[in-house]
Amino acid sequence: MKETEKISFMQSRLLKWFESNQRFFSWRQPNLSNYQIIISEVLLQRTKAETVSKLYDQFITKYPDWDSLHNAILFDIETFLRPAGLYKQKASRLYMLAKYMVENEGKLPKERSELNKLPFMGQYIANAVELQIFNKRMPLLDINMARVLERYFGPRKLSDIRYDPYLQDLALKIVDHSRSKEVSWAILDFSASICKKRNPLCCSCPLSKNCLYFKLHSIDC
DNA sequence: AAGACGGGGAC
DNA sequence: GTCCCAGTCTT
Repeated sequence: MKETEKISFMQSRLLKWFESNQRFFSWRQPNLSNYQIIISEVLLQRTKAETVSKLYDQFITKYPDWDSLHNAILFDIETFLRPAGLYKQKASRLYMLAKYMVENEGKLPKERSELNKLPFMGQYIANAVELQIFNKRMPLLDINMARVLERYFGPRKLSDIRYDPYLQDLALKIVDHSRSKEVSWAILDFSASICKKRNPLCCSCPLSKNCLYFKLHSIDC
Protein backbone atom coordinates (compact mmCIF):
# COMPACT_ATOMS: atom_id res chain seq x y z
CA MET A 1 0.00 0.00 0.00
CA LYS A 2 1.27 3.42 -0.96
CA GLU A 3 1.96 5.97 1.76
CA THR A 4 -0.58 8.41 0.38
CA GLU A 5 -3.32 5.78 0.61
CA LYS A 6 -2.28 4.88 4.14
CA ILE A 7 -2.49 8.54 5.07
CA SER A 8 -5.92 9.17 3.56
CA PHE A 9 -7.22 5.99 5.18
CA MET A 10 -6.04 7.24 8.56
CA GLN A 11 -7.54 10.68 8.02
CA SER A 12 -10.96 9.46 7.00
CA ARG A 13 -11.20 6.74 9.64
CA LEU A 14 -10.12 9.10 12.42
CA LEU A 15 -12.50 11.86 11.36
CA LYS A 16 -15.32 9.33 11.28
CA TRP A 17 -14.32 8.03 14.72
CA PHE A 18 -14.11 11.62 16.00
CA GLU A 19 -17.74 12.37 15.07
CA SER A 20 -19.06 10.11 17.79
CA ASN A 21 -16.12 9.94 20.20
CA GLN A 22 -14.74 13.45 20.53
CA ARG A 23 -14.12 15.02 23.90
CA PHE A 24 -15.62 18.43 24.63
CA PHE A 25 -13.41 21.08 26.17
CA SER A 26 -13.92 24.80 26.67
CA TRP A 27 -10.77 25.57 24.70
CA ARG A 28 -12.16 23.86 21.61
CA GLN A 29 -15.15 26.14 21.30
CA PRO A 30 -15.29 28.59 18.39
CA ASN A 31 -14.48 32.28 18.67
CA LEU A 32 -11.96 32.03 21.48
CA SER A 33 -9.57 34.90 22.01
CA ASN A 34 -5.89 34.43 21.27
CA TYR A 35 -5.38 34.69 25.00
CA GLN A 36 -7.74 31.82 25.76
CA ILE A 37 -6.08 29.61 23.17
CA ILE A 38 -2.53 30.24 24.35
CA ILE A 39 -3.44 29.85 28.03
CA SER A 40 -4.98 26.47 27.31
CA GLU A 41 -1.90 25.24 25.48
CA VAL A 42 0.45 26.22 28.29
CA LEU A 43 -1.76 24.61 30.94
CA LEU A 44 -2.01 21.44 28.86
CA GLN A 45 1.75 20.86 28.78
CA ARG A 46 2.55 17.45 30.27
CA THR A 47 -0.89 17.45 31.88
CA LYS A 48 -4.00 15.44 31.18
CA ALA A 49 -6.67 17.44 29.37
CA GLU A 50 -9.28 16.26 31.88
CA THR A 51 -7.20 17.74 34.71
CA VAL A 52 -6.89 21.10 32.96
CA SER A 53 -10.61 21.18 32.20
CA LYS A 54 -11.34 21.30 35.92
CA LEU A 55 -9.71 24.67 36.40
CA TYR A 56 -9.55 26.26 32.95
CA ASP A 57 -12.89 28.06 33.06
CA GLN A 58 -12.18 29.44 36.51
CA PHE A 59 -8.76 30.60 35.39
CA ILE A 60 -10.24 32.51 32.44
CA THR A 61 -12.84 34.09 34.74
CA LYS A 62 -10.21 35.11 37.29
CA TYR A 63 -7.69 36.25 34.68
CA PRO A 64 -9.70 37.13 31.53
CA ASP A 65 -6.93 38.75 29.48
CA TRP A 66 -3.20 39.50 29.23
CA ASP A 67 -3.57 42.70 31.26
CA SER A 68 -5.18 40.99 34.23
CA LEU A 69 -2.50 38.31 34.20
CA HIS A 70 0.27 40.88 33.91
CA ASN A 71 -1.16 42.75 36.92
CA ALA A 72 -1.57 39.62 39.00
CA ILE A 73 0.78 38.42 41.72
CA LEU A 74 2.91 35.49 40.61
CA PHE A 75 2.36 33.60 43.84
CA ASP A 76 -1.41 33.79 43.38
CA ILE A 77 -1.14 32.35 39.89
CA GLU A 78 1.04 29.55 41.23
CA THR A 79 -1.43 28.75 43.97
CA PHE A 80 -4.28 28.63 41.51
CA LEU A 81 -2.39 26.29 39.18
CA ARG A 82 -1.05 23.99 41.89
CA PRO A 83 -3.53 21.13 41.28
CA ALA A 84 -2.48 21.01 37.62
CA GLY A 85 1.15 20.17 38.33
CA LEU A 86 4.30 21.88 37.00
CA TYR A 87 2.62 24.89 38.53
CA LYS A 88 5.66 27.08 39.14
CA GLN A 89 6.77 26.67 35.54
CA LYS A 90 3.31 27.27 34.14
CA ALA A 91 2.71 30.34 36.29
CA SER A 92 6.08 31.78 35.39
CA ARG A 93 5.60 31.08 31.68
CA LEU A 94 2.16 32.64 31.59
CA TYR A 95 3.41 35.66 33.49
CA MET A 96 6.31 36.17 31.08
CA LEU A 97 4.04 35.71 28.07
CA ALA A 98 1.64 38.26 29.53
CA LYS A 99 4.48 40.71 29.98
CA TYR A 100 5.50 40.24 26.35
CA MET A 101 1.94 40.57 25.05
CA VAL A 102 1.21 43.69 27.09
CA GLU A 103 4.43 45.30 25.89
CA ASN A 104 3.58 44.41 22.29
CA GLU A 105 0.02 45.71 22.52
CA GLY A 106 -1.47 42.24 22.33
CA LYS A 107 -0.18 41.53 18.85
CA LEU A 108 1.23 38.17 17.82
CA PRO A 109 3.91 38.07 15.13
CA LYS A 110 2.70 36.27 12.01
CA GLU A 111 6.13 35.12 10.88
CA ARG A 112 7.07 31.77 12.38
CA SER A 113 10.65 32.90 12.95
CA GLU A 114 9.39 35.86 14.99
CA LEU A 115 6.79 33.76 16.79
CA ASN A 116 9.54 31.42 17.93
CA LYS A 117 11.18 34.30 19.77
CA LEU A 118 8.35 34.66 22.28
CA PRO A 119 9.23 33.43 25.76
CA PHE A 120 8.52 29.71 26.18
CA MET A 121 7.19 29.43 22.63
CA GLY A 122 8.38 25.94 21.74
CA GLN A 123 7.57 23.95 18.63
CA TYR A 124 4.33 22.53 19.97
CA ILE A 125 2.74 25.83 21.01
CA ALA A 126 3.98 27.63 17.92
CA ASN A 127 2.24 24.95 15.84
CA ALA A 128 -0.89 25.33 17.95
CA VAL A 129 -0.88 29.10 17.39
CA GLU A 130 -0.42 28.73 13.65
CA LEU A 131 -3.17 26.11 13.48
CA GLN A 132 -5.77 27.75 15.68
CA ILE A 133 -5.08 31.45 15.20
CA PHE A 134 -3.56 31.75 11.72
CA ASN A 135 -5.51 28.82 10.22
CA LYS A 136 -2.45 27.03 8.89
CA ARG A 137 -2.32 23.27 8.50
CA MET A 138 0.08 22.54 11.35
CA PRO A 139 0.05 19.44 13.58
CA LEU A 140 -0.48 19.35 17.34
CA LEU A 141 2.54 17.08 17.49
CA ASP A 142 3.03 15.97 21.07
CA ILE A 143 4.12 12.61 22.50
CA ASN A 144 0.63 11.26 21.90
CA MET A 145 0.38 12.13 18.23
CA ALA A 146 3.94 10.84 17.88
CA ARG A 147 2.95 7.50 19.42
CA VAL A 148 -0.07 7.10 17.14
CA LEU A 149 1.95 7.92 14.03
CA GLU A 150 4.80 5.63 15.05
CA ARG A 151 2.56 2.68 15.76
CA TYR A 152 0.72 3.08 12.49
CA PHE A 153 3.64 3.98 10.20
CA GLY A 154 6.72 2.78 12.09
CA PRO A 155 9.07 4.20 14.74
CA ARG A 156 11.13 7.37 14.51
CA LYS A 157 14.91 7.42 14.48
CA LEU A 158 15.74 10.23 16.89
CA SER A 159 14.66 10.41 20.51
CA ASP A 160 13.60 14.05 20.32
CA ILE A 161 10.34 14.46 18.39
CA ARG A 162 11.23 17.99 17.32
CA TYR A 163 14.35 16.96 15.45
CA ASP A 164 13.10 13.82 13.74
CA PRO A 165 12.50 14.72 10.08
CA TYR A 166 10.60 11.46 9.44
CA LEU A 167 8.09 12.17 12.18
CA GLN A 168 7.82 15.87 11.37
CA ASP A 169 7.11 15.04 7.74
CA LEU A 170 4.48 12.44 8.61
CA ALA A 171 2.74 14.82 11.00
CA LEU A 172 2.56 17.54 8.35
CA LYS A 173 1.14 15.11 5.83
CA ILE A 174 -1.51 13.74 8.17
CA VAL A 175 -2.87 17.22 8.98
CA ASP A 176 -2.70 18.42 5.36
CA HIS A 177 -6.47 18.27 5.13
CA SER A 178 -9.36 20.73 4.84
CA ARG A 179 -10.37 19.76 8.39
CA SER A 180 -6.83 20.00 9.70
CA LYS A 181 -7.77 21.08 13.22
CA GLU A 182 -10.20 18.20 13.63
CA VAL A 183 -7.59 15.73 12.42
CA SER A 184 -5.23 16.84 15.18
CA TRP A 185 -7.96 16.79 17.82
CA ALA A 186 -9.09 13.39 16.60
CA ILE A 187 -5.60 11.99 16.99
CA LEU A 188 -5.28 13.41 20.50
CA ASP A 189 -8.63 12.01 21.62
CA PHE A 190 -7.92 8.73 19.90
CA SER A 191 -4.54 8.46 21.63
CA ALA A 192 -6.16 9.01 25.01
CA SER A 193 -8.84 6.34 24.75
CA ILE A 194 -7.79 3.79 22.08
CA CYS A 195 -4.13 4.12 21.13
CA LYS A 196 -3.02 4.49 24.74
CA LYS A 197 0.59 4.23 25.83
CA ARG A 198 -0.27 1.26 28.02
CA ASN A 199 -2.77 -1.38 26.95
CA PRO A 200 -3.85 0.04 23.61
CA LEU A 201 -7.32 -1.16 22.58
CA CYS A 202 -6.27 -2.55 19.21
CA CYS A 203 -9.40 -4.68 18.90
CA SER A 204 -11.57 -1.55 19.01
CA CYS A 205 -9.28 0.40 16.72
CA PRO A 206 -10.61 1.64 13.36
CA LEU A 207 -7.05 1.81 12.02
CA SER A 208 -5.84 -1.69 12.88
CA LYS A 209 -6.30 -3.04 9.35
CA ASN A 210 -3.38 -0.91 8.14
CA CYS A 211 -1.48 -0.49 11.39
CA LEU A 212 2.13 -1.67 11.55
CA TYR A 213 2.04 -2.13 15.33
CA PHE A 214 -1.06 -4.31 14.99
CA LYS A 215 0.65 -6.47 12.36
CA LEU A 216 3.94 -6.81 14.22
CA HIS A 217 2.26 -7.91 17.44
CA SER A 218 0.01 -10.43 15.68
CA ILE A 219 -2.89 -9.28 17.76
CA ASP A 220 -5.80 -11.71 17.58
CA CYS A 221 -9.20 -10.19 18.17
C1' DA B 1 21.50 13.46 25.47
C1' DA B 2 19.74 13.81 29.92
C1' DG B 3 17.60 16.23 33.93
C1' DA B 4 14.15 19.13 36.08
C1' DC B 5 9.64 20.56 36.75
C1' DG B 6 4.74 17.96 39.64
C1' DG B 7 0.05 16.99 41.21
C1' DG B 8 -3.65 13.83 40.18
C1' DG B 9 -5.82 10.00 38.10
C1' DA B 10 -5.62 5.22 36.07
C1' DC B 11 -4.34 0.68 36.94
C1' DG C 1 3.37 1.83 44.35
C1' DT C 2 4.18 2.94 39.44
C1' DC C 3 3.20 5.04 35.22
C1' DC C 4 1.61 8.70 32.48
C1' DC C 5 0.12 13.29 31.06
C1' DA C 6 -1.83 18.71 24.26
C1' DG C 7 6.55 20.52 26.60
C1' DT C 8 10.21 23.50 27.32
C1' DC C 9 14.35 25.16 29.14
C1' DT C 10 18.79 24.28 31.26
C1' DT C 11 22.99 21.66 31.89
